[in-house]
Amino acid sequence: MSENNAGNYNFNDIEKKWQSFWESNKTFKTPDTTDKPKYYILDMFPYPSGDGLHVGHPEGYTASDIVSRYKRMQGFNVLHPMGYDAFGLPAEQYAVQHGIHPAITTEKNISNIRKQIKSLGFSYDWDREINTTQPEYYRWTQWIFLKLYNSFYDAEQKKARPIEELEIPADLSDDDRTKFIENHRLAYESNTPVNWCPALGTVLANEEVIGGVSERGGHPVVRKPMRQWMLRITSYADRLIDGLEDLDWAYGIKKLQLDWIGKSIGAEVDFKVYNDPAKTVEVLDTTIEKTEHTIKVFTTRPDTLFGATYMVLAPEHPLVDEILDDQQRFPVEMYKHEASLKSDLDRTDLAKDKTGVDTGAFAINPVNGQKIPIWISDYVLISYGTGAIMAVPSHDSRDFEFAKQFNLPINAVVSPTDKWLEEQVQKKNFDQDYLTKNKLENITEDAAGIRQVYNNHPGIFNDAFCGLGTAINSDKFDGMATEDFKVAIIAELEKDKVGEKAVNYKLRDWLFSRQRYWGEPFPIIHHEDGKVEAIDEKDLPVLLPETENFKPSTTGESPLANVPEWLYFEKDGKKVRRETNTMPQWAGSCWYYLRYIDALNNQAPFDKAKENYWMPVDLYIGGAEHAVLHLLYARFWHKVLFDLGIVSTDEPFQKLVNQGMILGLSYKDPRGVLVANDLMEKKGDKFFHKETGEELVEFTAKMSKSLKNVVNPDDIIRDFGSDTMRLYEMFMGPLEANKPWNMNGLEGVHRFLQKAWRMIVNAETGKLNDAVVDAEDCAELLRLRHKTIKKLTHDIETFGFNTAISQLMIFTNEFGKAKQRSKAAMEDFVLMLAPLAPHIAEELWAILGHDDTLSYVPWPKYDEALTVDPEIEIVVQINGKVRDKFMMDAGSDDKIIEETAMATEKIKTQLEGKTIRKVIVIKNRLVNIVAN
RNA sequence: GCCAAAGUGGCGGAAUUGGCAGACGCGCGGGAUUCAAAAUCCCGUUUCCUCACGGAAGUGUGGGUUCGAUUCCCACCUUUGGCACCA
Repeated sequence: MSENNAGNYNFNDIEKKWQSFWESNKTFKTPDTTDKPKYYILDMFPYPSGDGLHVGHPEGYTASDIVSRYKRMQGFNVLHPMGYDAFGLPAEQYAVQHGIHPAITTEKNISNIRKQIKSLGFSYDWDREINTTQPEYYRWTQWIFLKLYNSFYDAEQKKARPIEELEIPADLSDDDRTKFIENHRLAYESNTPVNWCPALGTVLANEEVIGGVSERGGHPVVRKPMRQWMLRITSYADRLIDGLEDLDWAYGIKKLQLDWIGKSIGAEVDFKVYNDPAKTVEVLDTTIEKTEHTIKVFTTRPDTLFGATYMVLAPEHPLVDEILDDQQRFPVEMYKHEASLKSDLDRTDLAKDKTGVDTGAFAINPVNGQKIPIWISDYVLISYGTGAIMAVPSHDSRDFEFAKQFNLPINAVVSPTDKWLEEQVQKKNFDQDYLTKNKLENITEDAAGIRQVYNNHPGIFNDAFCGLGTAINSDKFDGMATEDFKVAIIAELEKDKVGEKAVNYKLRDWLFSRQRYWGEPFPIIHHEDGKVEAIDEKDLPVLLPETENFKPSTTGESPLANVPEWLYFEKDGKKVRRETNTMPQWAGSCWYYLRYIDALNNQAPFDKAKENYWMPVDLYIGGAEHAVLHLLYARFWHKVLFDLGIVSTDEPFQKLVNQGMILGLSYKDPRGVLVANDLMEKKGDKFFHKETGEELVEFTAKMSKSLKNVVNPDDIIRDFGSDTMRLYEMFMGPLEANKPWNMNGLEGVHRFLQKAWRMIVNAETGKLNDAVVDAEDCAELLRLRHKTIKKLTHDIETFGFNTAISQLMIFTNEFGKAKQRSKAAMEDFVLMLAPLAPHIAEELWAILGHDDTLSYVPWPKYDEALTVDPEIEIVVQINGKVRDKFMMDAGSDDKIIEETAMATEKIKTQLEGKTIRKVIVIKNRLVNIVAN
């Protein structure tokens, strides 16, 4: 700033001044009792990483802050808190490498990130700040775990109930009784195979494994059976689906959750295994029983049962060893061994060609008595459904591929739609090998003919028909539509007791334990006789022990197993051992929004009356990357707490808005290899590799350390101020859209703030600008003022911050030009600017002569009548093309508009020699003359 | 492969229910101010044809509905994000 302009916009001083004003006056402290209506605005709290915030974080925080400040001015009691999701792997890995306790690293990172957040001037109530790693907080995370542990899901009432209310069959032994109870708890121990990540030294939830490698770090993951804690989220699958309906969330996010839960409705069908040493009979009476085994399959297409020509079991299926034919024992064992060595990655991505082995055993198709072979293949997953399928190669693409690979029979039972058949013919999608093999080379290609051939040879194409159609080759069901057939066959199966309606979910129970130090310890102890016991609520928290060794223990347990004085203690005269697993990072974030309501309570997680007042969260803003994990887990916990009467709402987050990602500019070479930004050299408007000299292509990519395209907000705040930073992030585009970060528009919003400053302040004196007077504005300016209030009100309500800012720019451009401007208009302007750029607004408010903060001054009101233009430009079109324009009083009669339009010289000339066919008049907009 | 979102000037983006495409900002060009510069202010800026007046084309591509389509319908292409043998 130059010295002779003492009154210039000095953002540094202004921002410091007002941040300390807000802090020392506790301007944003939120009372829990007031007669104002409440509004709860929540941000997804950050993980305090060592790198601090990047420019993506403040985007969501700015948006929520704008709404918070706006709602306060609208007279709401606004709860707007902030905290830190501070347990997690990075601090622990840092501890392993540098020997510094995670608590120390975490505290250091938090104070850095807190400073960054405060420097943006967000209106949080800092007295409610929380940190998931503090015992005062995780005490209650453990408390909620005990609630889960001590509850079961009542399938009839469709809700969780205390475990004491579980009805236990009377005739059980003590052991079976315990087992029965364990099998119903919402938190339970399990020994099933889990995703073990050797590099991280811990297990991971399914959701944390992407394509066979860990989501964090990309390390290989293997399947390994281990004792783990699970949460019975699958019990809530239907509730989690149903609850979505009334939520004000983007459709895409709801869809992601629906897909993740993956509900499918179909039938379970029993296939009897047929052991026939003679191997002679091809078709059997269905009543024949030459078997002790039954294979249960799940299918969504019971209508295709007549087309089941073989079965497939997952290699891990327990019946494989029981049923297999001795002659096939060797290849089957080989295959099982190979499959067990394959990682998930190999089993999915790389397995383009299907593999499998015949067990030599047969099953009987329950609907037609046909004897069908049983194979094993890793395209059938042990973890979904029953781990076994009936294969209908004609109408399932996976079975189709497998059948072609191994020459298994393919029988059509659904006659395809005309459209599909035509498409196949048109694409010439014929399988030539199949045609040759079946002597069908001279196949006719007309539609009716092809259907005939298809119905007997569904293998003629390269694809299976998987859609809905009409039943064929299905005995008495022939001619039925797929949907009706499904209903009819399920009834039939149920009548014959060989199957029933069934529902399956992709969602699995939530693997809830990790072998780490830096997480919440489980409030669980193990007795020497193997009995498990929960620690009493009143003895919480179970504190993390002090240690200097953060490496995983040699037993595969967490580092907690290395602290014997913590691990063992005596209870009722018996030596007991603590649970060494810790909870995953998601635990703390599953209920933090409830703790904000009563952050300092040391008697309960929160006060019930306060919870009742504040919940649900009215607006939740955060990144779409948490669409499934965090949001699904938190909803699950919330529903359990609701069932137990601990919270008052069934769903926690009423409205959800996902801000888009801010992407970094990145570069790749001609081979598509990514090049870090510090190796890029710009010459003119082209980009080159500094070392190889190759030309590079610019594109946008997620910000990441390795690409060196991370932008830190601190630099921008230093050079332009946080008001500019806030405004710029909002001006870049719609909140929900992904957008690349580039500094192009930064200058523009900064200039806008300077203009706004000069509109009100005399830049030489720093006092009120002489042009600001106590007088009425002219009609045009008055109209602009009311239009601006109207637009700002609408745009903030609908998160259109970019257009809100552009309207304020228009306001500044116009009022800045005027020789005189009313003080009242300036005050309205400042109040409207306040949510977006609060520091400069507070300063301008003071210069306009007010003593106190504007944070609670009522939002300006507009008069609808004053937003309407008295004269409106009418467009005249001929055949839809604009030919002329003229001014007209607003609300003029259609007749007069039409006459005026026809009378103008231009239109008269244009219409010469043409016949008018039709004239369309749209009030206040246009006249369209159709003529030729 | 499947699902979701999105394709508009040199760039970010704007356009109530179908009704003047390109608001606002960046950049660029010209001018004013200045000893000069920065800053500021004013004018212009979709493309093509034309000295100009004016005209033509134009919202990913191709069709369709309509007096009129960035907006609605069908097919396709591209980008981003998610899922990925879930029977």
